[in-house]
Amino acid sequence: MPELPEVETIARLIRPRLEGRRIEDCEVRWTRTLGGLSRPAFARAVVGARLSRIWRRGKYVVVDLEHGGRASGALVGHLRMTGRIHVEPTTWDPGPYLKVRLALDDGTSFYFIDVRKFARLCFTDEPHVLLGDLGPEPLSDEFTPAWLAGALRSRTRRLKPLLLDQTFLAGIGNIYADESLFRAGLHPLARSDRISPARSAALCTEIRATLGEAIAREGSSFDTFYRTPEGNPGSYQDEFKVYGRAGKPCPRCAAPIARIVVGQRGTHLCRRCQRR
DNA sequence: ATCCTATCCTGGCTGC
DNA sequence: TGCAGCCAGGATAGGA
Repeated sequence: MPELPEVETIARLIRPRLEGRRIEDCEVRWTRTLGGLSRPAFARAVVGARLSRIWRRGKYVVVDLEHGGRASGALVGHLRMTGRIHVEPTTWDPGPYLKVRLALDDGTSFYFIDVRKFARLCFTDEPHVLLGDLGPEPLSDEFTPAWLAGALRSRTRRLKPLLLDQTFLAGIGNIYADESLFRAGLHPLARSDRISPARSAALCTEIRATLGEAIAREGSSFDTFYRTPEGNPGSYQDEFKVYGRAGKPCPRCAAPIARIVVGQRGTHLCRRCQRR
């Protein structure tokens, strides 16, 4: 699923192809993808706009827009589980799952594709409001051992649902939560307020390391869904220590990896290396 | 405050 | 082989 490393990869790869381009036309095949805006209202907002900057916040891809050199809102995309973004010649066939296409002024189009219908591409006047509830960026200077220790202490939640809560920390999903908790030697069901400062510092370090390594590998593609905008799979799935490895040996102690359900999410852990 | 469940979707898997 | 039924997953809303 596209989590922070996948979305970062997508943003990096589409940035050079999109920055400075102008939207000449748009095609909307599934209105709900727009997140509430009607097709005409969406078209009015985006057609004629210049794409000034492409960036990422949590699991969101953000495209800042300008009209006549003046900031005029942004496109904020969320791929949920199966969304994809491509930038290809306008003659390219996106297949049956195209939801929105933005025709650009250089003969290419921005394709927003989703096998399911959960992904969203929203226009907003104020992206910072839409993104305002997100927690800190795990790869920013804000995310320090001291911050994490305090944040964990101020809650009484179990670690895994807390890491998945985007208002707590932005960008972590099921895969990187399981991998980070394993690497830090923490049990997904451990209560956040009972984590020692040393463990919490380890969690901070391992979250940063896991996400950084995954970005270096262009994310994880363990199923047929995630592909980079170039159509290539990432390769971080080859580095998974616990995710999707139920029954296989723990890379640290060789005990079989367990799969449990936490907050309705499949959760992978080593019962020997990750104590409650 | 936190947890639990349902909802949204559909390809792919399991089991008969 | 065909088909029904279940499952995964992120975010969100409503209820306990």
